[in-house]
Amino acid sequence: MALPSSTVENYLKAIYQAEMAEEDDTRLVPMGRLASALHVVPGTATTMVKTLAESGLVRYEPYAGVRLTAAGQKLAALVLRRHRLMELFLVEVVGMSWAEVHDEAERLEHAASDRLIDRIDEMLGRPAVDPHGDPIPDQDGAMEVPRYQTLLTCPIGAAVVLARVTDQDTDFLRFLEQSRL
Amino acid sequence: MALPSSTVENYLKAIYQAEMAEEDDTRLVPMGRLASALHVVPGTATTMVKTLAESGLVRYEPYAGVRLTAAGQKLAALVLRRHRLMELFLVEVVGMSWAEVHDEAERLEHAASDRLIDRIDEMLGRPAVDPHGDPIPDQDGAMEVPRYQTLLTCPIGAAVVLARVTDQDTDFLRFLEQSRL
DNA sequence: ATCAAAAGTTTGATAAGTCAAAATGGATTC
DNA sequence: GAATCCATTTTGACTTATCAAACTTTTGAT
Repeated sequence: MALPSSTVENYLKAIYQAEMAEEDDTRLVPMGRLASALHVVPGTATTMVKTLAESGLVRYEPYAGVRLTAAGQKLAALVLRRHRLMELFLVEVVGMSWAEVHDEAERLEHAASDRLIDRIDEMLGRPAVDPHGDPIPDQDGAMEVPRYQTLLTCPIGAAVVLARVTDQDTDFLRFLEQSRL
Repeated sequence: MALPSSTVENYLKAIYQAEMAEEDDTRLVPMGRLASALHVVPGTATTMVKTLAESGLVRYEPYAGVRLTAAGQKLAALVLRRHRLMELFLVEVVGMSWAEVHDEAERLEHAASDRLIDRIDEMLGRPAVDPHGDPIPDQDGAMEVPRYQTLLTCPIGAAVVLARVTDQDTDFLRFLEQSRL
């Protein structure tokens, strides 16, 4: 197996994140969700997922959905690791804003070598979470999943510490920044 | 015209560098040279160069060779700028070795945004040359070309200041490093 | 239980890059 | 000036990733 194309990496990452977002660990990710996360039409997602299944990276059940195998999970976690370390690096070292690093990291994560990622990891002191508060998987693809409450479950007016921001939308991040949250 | 694919960027950069390497400014870059610089078969280079010519980035003369138009030159210089700033950044800020940054920059140059490149440029103090001593084009694609002697023209045993290393081969760079040159 | 709507899949086409190998142009050499 | 050789171009095929649109399954509503 050659190294995965950045397209494959993106599919794995999207499935991984869709799985994370679910409460129920047993549910498969439906094609529609995956397709819209990747901004492709559903037919494209179906085709691609079938080839991922042939490579043993996902288990695919027609009309039901898709889920990562152990191999796929590991690869996806390593992509996410690259993404989050890169984001943190861009904020902490390069001095870019929290709002703009997501898109940048989205591209750089596919181009950076393991060597570079490890240097970055070292420079940052082997951090456990990225600037959004999301956990960073280790070199083996293992990830600590801390449990936070969501804002929706907090009493109105209660004092909260904002630990993690799930939304990836650039405008929303910019809003948070301007509100100094 | 959409943004050029990284393939297009690589062709332009290769033509640019082949033109630089020539003494004679009037000569066209032959397809064979271009093809081997890019590790593709000659037929592939011919095909690609014809489409570059249609986009107005190069002038192509069948059986004679290719040369950049003004538009192509500017684009190529900006790619080279990204490459060289990235290399310098990886050495100076990230602490990677001179020998290993070339391949890394070769990939990152296509993924980095103008925003990021400008931040890097700023962090490095708007440098004029990269770690190999090669000049770095400015944001408009203009480049100062300093004149150095080559080692071959120096008297044997004469004391020299090594200002620029043209060879991009990883092993050769490693040799220089180990010899502390 | 049926039937319409929603979700998913298939099929056929397209675009970008690439290679292998056949065909051609140009240069060199006798 | 013909024969040969090398560089170049052409042709046909292949791979990856995508979309549009036709088709099929599943689900939900009555």
